Amino acid sequence: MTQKTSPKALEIIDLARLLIANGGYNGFSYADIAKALGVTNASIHYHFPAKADLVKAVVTRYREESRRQLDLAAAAHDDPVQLLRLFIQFWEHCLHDGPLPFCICVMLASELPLIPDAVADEVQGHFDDLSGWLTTVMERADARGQVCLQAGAKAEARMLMTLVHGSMISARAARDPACFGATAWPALERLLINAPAAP
Amino acid sequence: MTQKTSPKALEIIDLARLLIANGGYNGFSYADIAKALGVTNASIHYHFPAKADLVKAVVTRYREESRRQLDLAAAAHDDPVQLLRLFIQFWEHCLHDGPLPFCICVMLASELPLIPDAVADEVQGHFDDLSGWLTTVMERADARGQVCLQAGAKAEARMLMTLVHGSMISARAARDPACFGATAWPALERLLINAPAAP
DNA sequence: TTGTCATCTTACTAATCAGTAAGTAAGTTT
DNA sequence: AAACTTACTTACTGATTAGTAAGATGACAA
Repeated sequence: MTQKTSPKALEIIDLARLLIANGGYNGFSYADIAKALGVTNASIHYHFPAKADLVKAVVTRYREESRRQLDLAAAAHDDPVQLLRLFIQFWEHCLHDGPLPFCICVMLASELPLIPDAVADEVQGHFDDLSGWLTTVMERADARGQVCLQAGAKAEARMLMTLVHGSMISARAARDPACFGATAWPALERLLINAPAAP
Repeated sequence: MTQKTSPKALEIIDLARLLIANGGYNGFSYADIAKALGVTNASIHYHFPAKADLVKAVVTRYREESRRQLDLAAAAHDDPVQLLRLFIQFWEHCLHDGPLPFCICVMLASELPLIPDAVADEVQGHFDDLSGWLTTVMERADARGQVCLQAGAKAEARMLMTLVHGSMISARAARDPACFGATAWPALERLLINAPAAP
């Protein structure tokens, strides 16, 4: 049986997720969390003995949530192209208003040489999850003749994921969230064969 | 007159560049540099009073070198498609063997919310430099009828830059430099109209 | 009521962080 | 030869880092 995560531990995880999104593994400290949550440094160490434990828990939870949301979306929408649109829309919304202004796995992947192994494995796992999901969506769209997968479903899925991640970086560099859509949307449109305007 | 950078300062800059490429702004310390270079902590502070000064110098030098190399390449090669190939080849080589295993501006851009303003401006400047260079190359290729720029030269240039940056992240996440080429090359090939095999 | 457990606090440690003050040695200029 | 500059060093500071030991609090169960 997996240990049920206590409410306080969840609060810590959620805040740590935000701090990681903003500045990465070495960009936050236990003291930052303690101050924001009104608890002591040692209380966080009670829930997560070492920093690597905390960050691993953050990424594990992030992966679980991602998989759940992707599966829910896939179940709710029949049109695979619509799923791809939702994926980009999701991040477009996040960068503008969302509670998570960046993908923590993109953040941690760039710092990977300095990241504890256990965390690095989770980060790598998320990239596999996501590109796997995109691949099946691409295949479904291809079967319907909605897209032109010049390099094959798998490669095109990885390219779209990669471009979305790169677009987050570009938007940050420009300090303008609108830059995200400026590269992400054309990348999707290029795949579509007879794109009927979205409703 | 701009102050000539001393040899020792250059040594410090070059090492700091590598450390930033591996772990970003908060992923290295003055002590790391001091130990590796056999000097004292205070000696680095003599050349660069604050950490922000050092990192700004690193990025400024990085931009200068980038511009120089891009301009040299553009002068040496008449074929714009060949220039795009060289650009991807350059990073493919870097990720495998090079002395700089990652673009420091991608690294710093992801951490941007925690980066000093003076550094952030330089990072943003590099992205503008690079996408500007790619735009002119795209325009030249378009004028020769070598590429299909569905979204326009500027947007396609930004997309290629973004995809190359994202490919660096993917390669890190997978801990396999070969992942870089797996997404970067098909992205370029898709732009080409009648791609004669490269020599 | 007594014990146990989860959850926290106080009070700390040793290490590391960026940054400074003051001095020194070698070379250059005047 | 005196003054100045460059390039450091030694020796430090105060803040912050992750992490620990020991104890307090309260809930719940036997």
